[in-house]
Amino acid sequence: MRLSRNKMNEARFRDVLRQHGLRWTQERQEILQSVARCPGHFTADDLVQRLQSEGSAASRATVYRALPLLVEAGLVQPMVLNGEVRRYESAVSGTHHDHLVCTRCGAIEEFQFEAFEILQREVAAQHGFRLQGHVHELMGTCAKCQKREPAAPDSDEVNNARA
Amino acid sequence: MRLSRNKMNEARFRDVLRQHGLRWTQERQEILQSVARCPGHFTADDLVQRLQSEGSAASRATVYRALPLLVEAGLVQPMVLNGEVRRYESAVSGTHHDHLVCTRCGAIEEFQFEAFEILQREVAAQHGFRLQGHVHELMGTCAKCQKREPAAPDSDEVNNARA
DNA sequence: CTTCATGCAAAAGATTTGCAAGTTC
DNA sequence: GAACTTGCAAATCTTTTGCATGAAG
Repeated sequence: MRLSRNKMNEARFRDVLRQHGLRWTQERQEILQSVARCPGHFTADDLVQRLQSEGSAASRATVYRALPLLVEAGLVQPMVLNGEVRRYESAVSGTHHDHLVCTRCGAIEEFQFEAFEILQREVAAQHGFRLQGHVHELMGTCAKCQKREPAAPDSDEVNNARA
Repeated sequence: MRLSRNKMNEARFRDVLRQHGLRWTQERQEILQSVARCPGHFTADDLVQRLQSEGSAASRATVYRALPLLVEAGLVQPMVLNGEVRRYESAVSGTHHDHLVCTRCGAIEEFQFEAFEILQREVAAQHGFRLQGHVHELMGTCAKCQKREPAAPDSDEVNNARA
């Protein structure tokens, strides 16, 4: 379960490449490996710098060209922060989780809930999709911020509306 | 249930503004209204143009300044397409739904599944968050693309891994 | 050898910001 | 009146591309 995990990621990536008629190169391998070792969230630029410091030759352009393929392979997940994706997360290092993001202070909490995964597979199946990954971020106000700025008088009726 | 919906959106927006010590202006009102009337997905630029053609004075900068507030108010949802958010969706016009995005051809299908909403509220509650909105996109290969480019020989073992 | 990949530097977009003038509270 | 907004244009940032050269199949 240790080495086979690496092999499986590589197989997934190579599979996507093959399907697009693209090639398995040194650079793409290095990028995959770097991502797999990446512990937390990262930006495209983070990844570029990581690779540089790891002595990889992969350039910025190559990283940008590889990212969508990694997403397609389900090896990397885009993340949404204040309404922008400028961040990704390795879907292959560590355990899987999704995020709760505080729109007030930016705090991020992770959650893991098997039921979501199951339902997602079901939805995909219903639509004939082969599932590769997902983005699932809940946005709200964290406990601290709720205390810090108590809601205005008339806000209750508003806040229990659909989310 | 017709007018009160509008009022509720306005209340939510004003609430967020108040919490930030910001003001309720003509422009922000026009932006909110335009968003509420927006039927489908839109980019920041779409919104700018919509407003222009509607005769609103709200400028590009103002729109960009308002969008995060609308997201915070849960009135607009960011959308993820090929790993980027360049698109939003009104969370207040029409019914609520999430998306299945084909990473091969870009096709978008919508799905609606009450169970997700319920679980999301539960997760938020567990973490003490007041839920304002969410991003939930499933990425995969649509049925057409699966036929078009049949998976490579060894891909099965790979494709039933976690998504 | 034919096709695809890469790096580089330039280009294109998208988003943000400084500022002076106009609004809201 | 004080504090916040706005539009504009300039400034930033991020991401994409064209091209010549170097690999992969």
